[in-house]
Amino acid sequence: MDSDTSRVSSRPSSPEADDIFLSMKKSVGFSGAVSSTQSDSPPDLCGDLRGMSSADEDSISLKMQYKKDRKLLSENELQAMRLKINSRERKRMHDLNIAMDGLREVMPYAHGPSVRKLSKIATLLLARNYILMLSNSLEEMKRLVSEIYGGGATGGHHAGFHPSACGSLTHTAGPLPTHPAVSHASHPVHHPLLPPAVSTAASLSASGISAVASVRPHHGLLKAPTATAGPLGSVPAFQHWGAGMPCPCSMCQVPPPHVSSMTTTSMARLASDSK
DNA sequence: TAGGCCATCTGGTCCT
DNA sequence: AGGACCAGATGGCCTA
Repeated sequence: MDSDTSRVSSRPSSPEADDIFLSMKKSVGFSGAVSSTQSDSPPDLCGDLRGMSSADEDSISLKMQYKKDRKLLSENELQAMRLKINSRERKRMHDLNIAMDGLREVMPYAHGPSVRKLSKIATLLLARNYILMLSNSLEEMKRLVSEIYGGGATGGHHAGFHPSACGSLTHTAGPLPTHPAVSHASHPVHHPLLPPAVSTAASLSASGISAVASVRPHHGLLKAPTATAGPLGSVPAFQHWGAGMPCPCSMCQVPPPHVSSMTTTSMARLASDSK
């Protein structure tokens, strides 16, 4: 939300576009927003009729007739409807942008007024990889905990390690390694910008980071992320736990192994496309 | 100046 | 029928 104000503020997010719409229709004929493909379909009724030949006017009137027959609306009614639809669409896109900002806020990248906002595509890719990274980290932590507390025996799962594990790590909002900057100290983790399959410690410098960072390599938006509390910091606590009962906590709900469809090649392609 | 990113308009389609 | 969703087109702003 506050990660970038310069770029957002440079463009009015919610201009009185309906006024623009109206003024454009009055003066220019509003031909700008009509695409070439759209011109094949029944055109809008806002076309400027000035300077048209009679044939053009006939064509327009036919198309208008088509549209009127179709909707049985007057031009004013159609115009009002169009404004209403436009307004709805703007609101929808604004809501989408708000959600995108909310996603940016919880993403591990450098926030701040001096840092350029992540693009939408970068936000989505980063979010995806972040989720995969967290899932992998969770799985790895689970494995480590099971090693420490008795080899992960099937029957003695909870009786063996769970109380302390869950109590100290997940369920009481313990310091889960929600971010590479935090968790690097204990074990290699997957960088959120990387596809987990390639984001081992050995390959961190090889491909992934540079590939994704090159989406916008010159703005510093993907610089070393800050070690802020991640979304897992608010994992609710669970009472533990009846023998033989499956635990619903996040520690125990191991996500199925992901097969990342976003490979390094695709990420690199994205990067190259964005160049 | 080219390219990236974005907001907006618009028509079509699907859903309720 | 109306609203939500989607994709294409267009033009503006910004940066390298």
